[in-house]
Amino acid sequence: MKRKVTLKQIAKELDVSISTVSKSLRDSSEISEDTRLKVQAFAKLYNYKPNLIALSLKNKKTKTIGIIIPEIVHHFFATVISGIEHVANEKGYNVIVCLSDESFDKEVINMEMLANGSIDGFIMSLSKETQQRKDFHHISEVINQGMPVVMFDRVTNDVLCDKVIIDDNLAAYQAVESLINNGMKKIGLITTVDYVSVGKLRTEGYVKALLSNGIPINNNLIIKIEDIDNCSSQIEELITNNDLDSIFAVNELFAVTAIKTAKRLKFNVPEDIAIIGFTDGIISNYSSPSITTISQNGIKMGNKAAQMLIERLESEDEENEQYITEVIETHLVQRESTPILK
Amino acid sequence: MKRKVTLKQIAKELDVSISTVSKSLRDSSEISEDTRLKVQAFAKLYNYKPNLIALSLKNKKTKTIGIIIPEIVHHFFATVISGIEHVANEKGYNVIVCLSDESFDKEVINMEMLANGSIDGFIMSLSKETQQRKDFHHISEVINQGMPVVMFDRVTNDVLCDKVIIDDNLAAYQAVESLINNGMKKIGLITTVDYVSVGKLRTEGYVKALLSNGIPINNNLIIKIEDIDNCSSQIEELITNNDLDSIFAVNELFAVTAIKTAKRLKFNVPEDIAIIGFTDGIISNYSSPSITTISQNGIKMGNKAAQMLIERLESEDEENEQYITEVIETHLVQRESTPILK
DNA sequence: TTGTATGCCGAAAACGTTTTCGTGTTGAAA
DNA sequence: TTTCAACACGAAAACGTTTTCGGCATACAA
Repeated sequence: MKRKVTLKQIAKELDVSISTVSKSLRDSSEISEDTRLKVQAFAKLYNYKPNLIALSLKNKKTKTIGIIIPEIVHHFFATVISGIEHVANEKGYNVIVCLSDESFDKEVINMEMLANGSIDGFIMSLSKETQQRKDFHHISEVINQGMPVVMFDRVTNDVLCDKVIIDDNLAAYQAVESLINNGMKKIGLITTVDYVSVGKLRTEGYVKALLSNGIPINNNLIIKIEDIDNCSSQIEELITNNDLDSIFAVNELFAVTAIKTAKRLKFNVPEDIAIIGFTDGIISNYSSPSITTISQNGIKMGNKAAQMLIERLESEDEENEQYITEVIETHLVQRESTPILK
Repeated sequence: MKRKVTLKQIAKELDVSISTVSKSLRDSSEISEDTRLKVQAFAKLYNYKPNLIALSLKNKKTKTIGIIIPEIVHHFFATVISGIEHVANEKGYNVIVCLSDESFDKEVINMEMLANGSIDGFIMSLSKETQQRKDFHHISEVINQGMPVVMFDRVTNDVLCDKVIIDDNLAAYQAVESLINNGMKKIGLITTVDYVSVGKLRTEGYVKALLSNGIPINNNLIIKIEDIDNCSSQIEELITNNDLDSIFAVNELFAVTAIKTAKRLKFNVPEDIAIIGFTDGIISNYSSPSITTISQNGIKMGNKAAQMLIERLESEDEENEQYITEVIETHLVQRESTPILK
């Protein structure tokens, strides 16, 4: 077994000082060509690579980005990570991933852990529980210590930092309006409980679209789902008890469940009921019928978040308090669960 | 902005030595109760937390696991990460994720990067290109430096290390045999090119099942797909030109594409053609008809891999050369794309 | 011969810990 | 009064780097 070789060992072997070795390897002009080449040859032979932990300690930079997300077995979050990783990799950064499992406590513990030197900055999306409790002290604290944070998707106005989001409200508005423009009048909404920020925004978009088109809000057409695992019965009631011509679902899972339920109840999709989802993941693409949906480009969000973080990390003027909220554009992906929308 | 406080600063503030502060915080009996409490109170007030990078350097342990996988926007790999992360977290480890993008070079670069001190050990699954080139020097090198590696799913016999796999051959055998037992005779196979280790093994299982049931191999019924993005035409030919009663597909994407193609060609699934997939991901569950498939428990694989790695990291006798290959059990998940299998 | 510039290299500090060992003070026993 | 143990604390090394500064030759000019 060949343990990793250090500057000290090379120095000892060649009977020079550690400084000389270090300088030689960094092509310093202070060192004669003779010794420089000798050291470099030796280092190459023994495959010397500087210890990154030692460098991190010295430079007070780890070249590592911390990611904290609610879960990873989730197409959208996985695409965001992918987007972050690619930009990070390109710029010489690594990413360390922690999962909050939608738990406030885990989010706090993970942040505190990573904040103690392991990373240079955070990219994160809030856990449900954190959004519910509205307790963001752990994030403010980290920012206060001078560590930049970029939040994406599930963000909060209570923390000042860079953010990457989509315009959930607008996207929902446009989706619902396109249903209206195609003659739909009784549009059901399947959404989340209100404390989920994006769910709330999408709900608001739905409401706005109806009102600005002169359609009154009918609360019977709106269901808010807390537990995704047994939402089936609620959706069944929604479809059965109302003479819907279409449904807007605030995520993929709600949309596909709606389709399955509608089919089970002998409704044809899209002929009897048109369905629009949110988030363009695997399910939307492979469901039958495939789902017309609002695409939320996770890769782009990840790219942008990583760019913003790295830019802040490497900017000269540390204390730039100008925080930016970047809005990633969305668009409607036409598939089979709706008629062709004009 | 409150920068993180260090032992040195506390020492200076309280006019004691760094050693005293360190010992006080670690409840050393060397320190009088007076100073101990004083230091602890001060540290708590200023929210002192030891710098993990400094600890890593000192202890030569980072408490971090490196994960290298081909891609992350992939249900199976995401579940494995999830499985790893949970065990790691429980035992006080973090995970740092690198993507090879199926590229040999990226795999090598990422491994070399992480091997320079950033992590204590690897958990990895080989990139396609690496499997194709059969070049594993980067992995052997890392192992040779005393850094443990656990490989999962896409593994190789050319490297000696711990492994976590499923019995791809057996699982495929059982799936195909259950088709045969239910009266199927003309069973198509949609598989990958041979250098993908798991694809090859599953192909072998298919062949074995046919032969041991007295059915000759018909190469017209077997297609090997290189590029997943335009496999549609190959699959269409397979279905059109042969009077298949069933298809075994070695992954979800092939299975769902087969279903879509069959439906487009006006075959009923499962009445005209039964289809079995491999890997129990999102698609299998939400496709219509949902897909009967072999479940490959990614969470369990991740759990096991993390356990094995951490055990090796924390075992006393460093040089235990007894490598283990753990086989995770699979089972057939009955859904709608086949008749009910006996 | 003296002074000075230049080329080459090493010592040491610094990053933030932990830990070993040494040292000074106190109190009590001899 | 002397001796010694116990107690409380500090100095310093170590982990592996990079970088500043200082020093010692040698060579060259005055």
